[in-house]
Formats: sequence, structure tokens, C-alpha cells
Amino acid sequence: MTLQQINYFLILAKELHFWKTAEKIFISQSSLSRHIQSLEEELGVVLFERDKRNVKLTNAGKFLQEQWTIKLKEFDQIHRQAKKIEEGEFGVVSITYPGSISYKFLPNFLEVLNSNLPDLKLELTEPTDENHEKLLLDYRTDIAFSRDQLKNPSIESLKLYSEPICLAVPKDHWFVQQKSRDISKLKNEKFLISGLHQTTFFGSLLRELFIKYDFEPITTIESDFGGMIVNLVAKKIGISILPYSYKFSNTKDVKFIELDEKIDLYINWRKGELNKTIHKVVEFAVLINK
Amino acid sequence: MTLQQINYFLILAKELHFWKTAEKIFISQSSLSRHIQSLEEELGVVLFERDKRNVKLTNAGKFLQEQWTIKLKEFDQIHRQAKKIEEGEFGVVSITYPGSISYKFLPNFLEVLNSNLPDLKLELTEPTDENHEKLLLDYRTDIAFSRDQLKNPSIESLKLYSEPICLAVPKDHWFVQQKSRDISKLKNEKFLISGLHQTTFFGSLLRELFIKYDFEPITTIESDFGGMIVNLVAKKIGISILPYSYKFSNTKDVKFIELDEKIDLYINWRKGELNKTIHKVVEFAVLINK
DNA sequence: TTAACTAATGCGAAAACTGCATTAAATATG
DNA sequence: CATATTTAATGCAGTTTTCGCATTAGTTAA
Repeated sequence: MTLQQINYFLILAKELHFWKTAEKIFISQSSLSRHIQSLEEELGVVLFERDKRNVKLTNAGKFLQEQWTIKLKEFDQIHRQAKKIEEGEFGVVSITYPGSISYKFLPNFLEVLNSNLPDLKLELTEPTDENHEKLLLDYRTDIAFSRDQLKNPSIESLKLYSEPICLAVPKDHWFVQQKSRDISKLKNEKFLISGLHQTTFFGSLLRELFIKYDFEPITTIESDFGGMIVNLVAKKIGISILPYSYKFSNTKDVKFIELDEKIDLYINWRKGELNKTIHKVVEFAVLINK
Repeated sequence: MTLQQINYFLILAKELHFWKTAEKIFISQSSLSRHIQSLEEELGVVLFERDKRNVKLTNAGKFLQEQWTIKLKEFDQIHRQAKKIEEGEFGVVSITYPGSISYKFLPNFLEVLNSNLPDLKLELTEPTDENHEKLLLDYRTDIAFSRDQLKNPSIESLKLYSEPICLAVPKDHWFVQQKSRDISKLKNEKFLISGLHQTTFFGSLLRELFIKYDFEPITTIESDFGGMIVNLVAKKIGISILPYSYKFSNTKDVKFIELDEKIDLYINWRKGELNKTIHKVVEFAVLINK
């Protein structure tokens, strides 16, 4: 049984037409027919009900379509990862990160990496769903920066630094002149909130914060992109609460007022990772925070 | 890339010897050598560092050994399941169950199945780790009876019946004569406990029960096998708490005293299961509880 | 230095795979 | 109702791949 044959099966299972499928995969109809027969024989399972006119998946075929689709993707991911391990310093390392670090920490970090491992290629992704654990364990990313410590036993999670959470207000906002930093005075302000209703770590931290100061902010806009929010604050559309990191977005006209709460940045990678370059990359991340 | 080739690789990765491996898999050394070369070429990854004397896995090879071992097992499981789906009523259905139901419910159930689906083969397992969800989702079992409702969105979980939890004491135990059923009088009794420290549902239910009646029983023996405990009670080694089902173990000299607490039995199967026989089996389980 | 060991490779035979052309059965068309 | 069209299976012959044998070549042990 060839992975290729399984792939042929998956395409045929979608097309349900031998000729069209054969054309798509650049083999003859007869060859395809025999590949499918060979699969069926090896499995001892009929995959398609076919008369001379129609092709239809059997129940077992439907099941294998589901399962094999998943497995083939996993194989692909595994083989890519093996390739990366072999290539080492000349290979690719995938990094996912929260948007907040893209102004200060991440550029610094990339600069250090570039000067020390000049041949290393990086794949940078800002994940939307924030499911760092799954991304790591499925080998879709190699290093994940996160705001919370990952507790999975197959993942190493190391704190890099803490930073304050800040109130972001327009430069000439009345609150800037206030001596007291009593947040509850802001009850009637319009808040622009990043991911309050999402399941991100920062989102739940925000919820806690609002409960602590005992008020429900009037939120006008919710965005999943912090950089957007900073710009909206500059345009006086509202105020917001963001990690200190956004200060380095250098947005004129926005004042960042530090609150007592802190938020951390963690670096996460797979336990027992064989790719030495990944360990090196982690070391550099730790180093620049010393 | 053939699944067979991957299997060859895995055996060689263990043996680290071409000749011995070739012998094991009944092909010539030259053929094996070329299969490995073909794998390496197709992946673009060197799997073994080999000179004329030694064979050693590369890092990428180690990685693939780990990953492929897992994937090949999964493939095997998937293919078995496909076979079962095809065979339908003449196939095999795997069932896991808690030991308590093996005296009354399970024999009844099997009898009904046998008379209605006489050609169906059953694989019965009493799982030790009780991780029903994983067993189901990995296709290692098709139907899992459990004491708690499984909440996984990919699993259907249906309550079959409730039964009381019972105090199991020797027939001539002093408590049998008591009019009051005040459990706390049993503070100084020796309890034989099934799975109190394990993570089973019944175990945690027991813990709650002891907290409710506000006493810590003197446990002398812990067994993971309820049937054993009933026998030990008969021999007056101690008393115990068990689901009502154990009454049907027909152990002479043991008296079952019903408590107020109840415990349920659920039947669980995969959502969207394609094997129609599995649905039929579920229906029979529901039917005999009406 | 020689012997023993072991992975790779050349080679011819066997097996598997390929596409072409054809067959066979089902449906569509007139 | 006869004929044309569609489409999966199959016979066949050429090509490619795979197989094992025998040999080579490099390493280690005696």
C-alpha cells in the first residue's frame, strides 16, 4: 500500500469519476482502476460501489476517506519536520507569537537570530486561535511565544519576562492630568477591547481586571488586533487596556499609563526536541532577556 | 513510499543491522538496502549514518522512528475498523464494560444480542484504566459502558439505568439486625474498597460518600476487582460498598443493604458511527432497559 | 598481514506497472 | 426499439521496478 495510492483514492473519493480523476493525477484510467483494485485487495475492503455507470463510496470507503485524509496530512507534517531536523541550522524554524511582541521583543530577537544564525530561515505566524499546544504538538510550529505558561507535560515552557498592563489613552485625555490613578473614574469611558470575548489568555485577564475594579466597561469596538486598537485610541475613538509592549508601536498621541497588574511572556517548545537549532533559538531568546 | 517500507525501516531502526533485519522480514539484504535508499531518496532525508561496519539512526531517523511507529499503529487500527464496517452484522464489535455489570446486565444483554444477531462476534474487555473516551476515539473499542456520562462532543452517551449503591456485609453481621440504617455506626468497621485511590468514577463517588457521612473508613484492602471484594466480604474479612449489580454475583453469606445514593450506567459510542451494526447493538441495549 | 564482517552495487531474471485498445454494461437519444 | 454514448474493467505488450545472487569495498579483529 502506497501513500500515493491512498492519495489517488482520496481524489477519486471526491470526484467519483475514474476518467476525470485519472486526468487530474496524470495517469491513465486503467492504471487508476488497478490502483484502486490493489488497495481494495490489500485491505480486504470494497471502497467503491461501481457499476459501469456510477461510482459511489461504500460506508467503509467513507470512513477511510475521513481517516486517511487526516493521516495523510499528519504524514506530510512529520516528513517536513524530519527534513527540518536534518537541515539543522540551514533549515526552517516556525515561530508563532502574540501580536503585542511585534514592536519590541520580536524585532530584537530576530536581529539577534539573524546575526548568529544567518542561514536560518524563519516562518513567522501570528496565530488567530491561540491554541499553542496543538500547534506545537502537531509540528505546525516549532516555537510558540505565549502570554500564559503552557502546562502540557510534552511541552517546555519558560518565562522570558514580565511587563505591566497599561491603560492606553489619547495624549490629551483628561485622565492623564489626574494625580490619582483610580481606574473606577473611567466608568463612563468607551473602551476598545482586544479579544474580551475570545478564549485568549489576555482576554480572560481583562475580564478579571474589570471584575477587580468592579465595573463593566462600555465597549464600542472589539478587535482581535491590538495594533489596530492603538491607532483607534490615537484617533480618540476610545481608550483601551493593553500590554506595555504596545508602547513601542510608537504611536504618537497615545499615552500609556502603567497599571499594577503584570503580564508575562513565555517561550514554549516541544520536550525532547531533536532539532538542535530549535534549542539554540530558545537559548538566544533567554539570553537577550538577561 | 510504501507502508511496508516504513515497517522495514522501523525494524531496521531497532536492529541496526541490515542482514539480521533482512532475514527477519524474509527479503534479501540487497533488497532491504535499496528499500531504505528509496525511502531516504523520497523523503530527501538521511535516515541512517552507516559505514561498512556500523548502522546508526540520524536525528531525523530517530524522530521518524517515533512518529512512524505511532502512525503505523493508527493505520492498522483504522484498517481494522474499515473491515468491521464492511462486514457489518457478520463482523466484530468491541465492547468495554465495568466489572459490576458482568453478573446481571451484561449476560442479559449478550443473550439478546446472540439471539438477534447470531453471526455477530463480540470482543469483550474490562478496561483497567477506564479511559473510555480515548478507547472509543482511537477505535480500540466500539461500545463502552461507563458509570459516568461522557461529555466529549464526538461521543454519544446515553443513560441506560440507575441502581442503588449498597453496603455489602456478611449475612450475620450485627448491622443487618439494626433497624436504623445509620452508616456512621460503622466507623470502626474494616472496609474493603474498590478503587478508592484510582481515578475511576465509582472511586470518586465513594470518596464523596465518606465525606457526606463524615467519617474515614478503616480500609484494609484495596482491590480493583469488585468480584474479589464480594468474596472477601463473604469470608468476613471486612465490609464494603458496591453497586447493587454485585448482588447478582449470587455470593451466599453476603447481604446487600441499599443506600440512598444511586449510580448510573451509560452506554457510549462514537458520534456519526458508520457501522450500522454498532447502532443496532446500542438499540438492543436501550430496548432491554424499557 | 590476514580473516571476518557487513553495507553497497552490478547484473540478469522475475514481477509489477503503464498506456493503448477493446470489452461490457448501463444509460441516453432519436 | 435500435443505436449512440458513456464509462469502468481488462487483455496485452512494452517499460520500469524489484528481486536475489554474487561480488565489491571498506572496517574491525585476530
